[in-house]
Amino acid sequence: MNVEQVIKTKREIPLKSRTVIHFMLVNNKINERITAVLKPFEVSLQQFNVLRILRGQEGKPANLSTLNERMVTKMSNTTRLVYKLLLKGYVDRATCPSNRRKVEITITEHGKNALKKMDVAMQNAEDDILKNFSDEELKELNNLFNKF
Amino acid sequence: MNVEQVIKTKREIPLKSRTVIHFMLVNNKINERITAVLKPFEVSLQQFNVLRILRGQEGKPANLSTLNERMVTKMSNTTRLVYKLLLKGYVDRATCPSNRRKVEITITEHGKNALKKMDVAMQNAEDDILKNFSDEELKELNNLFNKF
DNA sequence: ATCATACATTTGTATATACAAATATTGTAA
DNA sequence: TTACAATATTTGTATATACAAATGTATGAT
Repeated sequence: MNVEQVIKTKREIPLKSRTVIHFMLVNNKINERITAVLKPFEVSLQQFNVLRILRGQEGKPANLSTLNERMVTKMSNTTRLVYKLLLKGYVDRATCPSNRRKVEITITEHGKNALKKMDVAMQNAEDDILKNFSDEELKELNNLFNKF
Repeated sequence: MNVEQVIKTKREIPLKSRTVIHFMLVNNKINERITAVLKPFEVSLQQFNVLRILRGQEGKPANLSTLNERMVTKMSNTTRLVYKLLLKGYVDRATCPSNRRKVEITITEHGKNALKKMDVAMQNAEDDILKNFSDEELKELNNLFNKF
């Protein structure tokens, strides 16, 4: 992927600007791929993340602020996100008996089953996205990401 | 930035998944920063990109499909995006005389002036985002990005 | 000239996201 | 106990984005 070619400019782009643009182009590519993978399951990437967090709870319910904390991308509207998952039958919701301000969210069996299928699809996508990288290069990339 | 710490998991994440998640975390950070920079100008990143493309045209008008081609992130709705810029007085719009299907978009003086200020702010943000990178590391990062 | 097709943009609709304000509940200090 | 602040969630509103269908215009074949 050549940056100058993709954005169709003849000018030379300063290294830092080029890096940021390059980053965004890669981001688009990854997003497109992942959105496509999740599309058949009718969940967004955010919803997928929430399902993964809930599974990680191993039965223990999570409330909305916990979910929000652990989400890769924070977004102010966990209520509505969880509501979408509720409509699909992927999660259950109940007010916390000890503190009625909180709501307890748990993943349902139906949600777990769907998530298993999503995992397979997602892993294929990850393998494909990163197919040109050696393990060494992946580590190098992770190290560089640490500098951000 | 430690991935496991940010998403608060004790599990070890497979290298490929970790890379994708790490990428997204960096993406959030960059996006937040850039959104904040553009906020005072009341333009989105996309709108900023369109303004830059128009300036690159050096007076020559661009039509919507050209803009769409050159945008870093493609989005199906260039009409409305340009309309927002029109409302702010940053661009002019006219139907192409030789082919009335097309519309010709040009950046206004007001748009150019605003863009100059945005450029300064954006460059500061880029410098800050990449402050921990040496030139060598930036080149390395760009090389790795080529593998996506 | 007429028709079908391709092209360029616009519009409608649904969903996603960001941000602020509103609501409900709890804990605490006077 | 009342009043106040802190916490947790919900709701309202505006904007962004994705996708499909509709509109208007041009082109080429017959």
